[in-house]
Amino acid sequence: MPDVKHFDPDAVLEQVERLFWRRGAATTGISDVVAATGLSRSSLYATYGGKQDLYLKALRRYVERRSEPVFRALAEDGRGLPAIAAFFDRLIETRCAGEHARWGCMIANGHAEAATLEVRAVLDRHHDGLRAAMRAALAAARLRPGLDPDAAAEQLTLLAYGVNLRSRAGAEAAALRDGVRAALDSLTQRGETA
Amino acid sequence: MPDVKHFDPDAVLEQVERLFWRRGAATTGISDVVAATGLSRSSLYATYGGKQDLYLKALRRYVERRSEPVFRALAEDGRGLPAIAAFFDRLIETRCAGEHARWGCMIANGHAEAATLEVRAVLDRHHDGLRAAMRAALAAARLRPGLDPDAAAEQLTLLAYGVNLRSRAGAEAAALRDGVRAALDSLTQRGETA
DNA sequence: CCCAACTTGGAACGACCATTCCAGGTTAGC
DNA sequence: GCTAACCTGGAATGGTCGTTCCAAGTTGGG
Repeated sequence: MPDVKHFDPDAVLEQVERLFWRRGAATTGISDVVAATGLSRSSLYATYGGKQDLYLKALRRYVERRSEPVFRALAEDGRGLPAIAAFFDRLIETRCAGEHARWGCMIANGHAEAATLEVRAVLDRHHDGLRAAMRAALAAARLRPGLDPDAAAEQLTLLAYGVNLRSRAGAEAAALRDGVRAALDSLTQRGETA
Repeated sequence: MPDVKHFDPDAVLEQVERLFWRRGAATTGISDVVAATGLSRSSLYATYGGKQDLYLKALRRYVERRSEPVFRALAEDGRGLPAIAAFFDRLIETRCAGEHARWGCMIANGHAEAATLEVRAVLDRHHDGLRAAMRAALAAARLRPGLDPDAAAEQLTLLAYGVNLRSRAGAEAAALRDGVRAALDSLTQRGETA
């Protein structure tokens, strides 16, 4: 190997991911990426390809490193409804406070931009992953009779997208928690005891 | 009045609205607007101001002409839950088929783009309007005991954003209907009879 | 220690961006 | 029918976009 890269490709990709996550693909220029990473255009293009490739790689990294571990934890948590409640609690906290506050979800944001087929494939993979995790968590829950767990999994997944979107516009955490609580309470039939 | 406009400002604004709706603000150029409307740059800038003003006017038109009439119909429909079900049915049909299929909701899409304060004000106005309409419709419904109608209104509003987002990525209408049905069934306690 | 393979910074490129400007045309009031 | 006020098409502007290119630097194998 005559020369070796002077940077860590995945660490750089994480910075790029954060940039696209916060500001979106269309409004983020290569100049911004250069400024944020400190890399030169040559290294950027040689390592990741053009802007579209870069965005796609960042999007895939987001799903693999950020979303899917959470999905796994949700699916493997055997507590049932409390696991789903914890998922939403943590989601709302992440979206409204801390380092990534008001960034929303990179996948939810990606839905709004004109998407190539490759991007849409990542979006679908994310959706399927979350729905499957919800479905698994619901399997461990005591639900009210007559409730279709597949439909409920879809419902909760759509709800998560709504939470992600609204958090970006500055929605209050309390309001988001109210909406989630109403959904979760309704999955059981012991609503009146609350 | 020495000379008069050679076009209908609102009709043109509707075309602009459709353009921003479908493709987003960042990826739509003034050249696209010129091409779609047939107007010249001079008339465009003289009538509406720059691109940001144009987008804002189009966004406001969307809320006033498309969203809020539907909100009013929902709020004034006295049927209760069937009114909400009809709202979602029509929403899903509009988002998945017909002229605007796969365009999503211009407001939901707007959440994902970096937003100025003025844009965010429109987003909030839309959210408050839909939540209030949901709340009014819920007031006419027979809900299961113990359910907080304000929280349920927030829940259904967030759900609508999820439907809008996913429709843009090509989600099947049947899946969206399943998710909505699960939510609506859970608001009553007669789930087991379905 | 030398060269081939690779990397890097940074200049350069054409295309497109939002916006401005102006000359020429149109119209209401007098 | 003249003029002042307004409108319109389209060229022009300066800036920024994504991308390419190249000279200079670095490093492992022989």
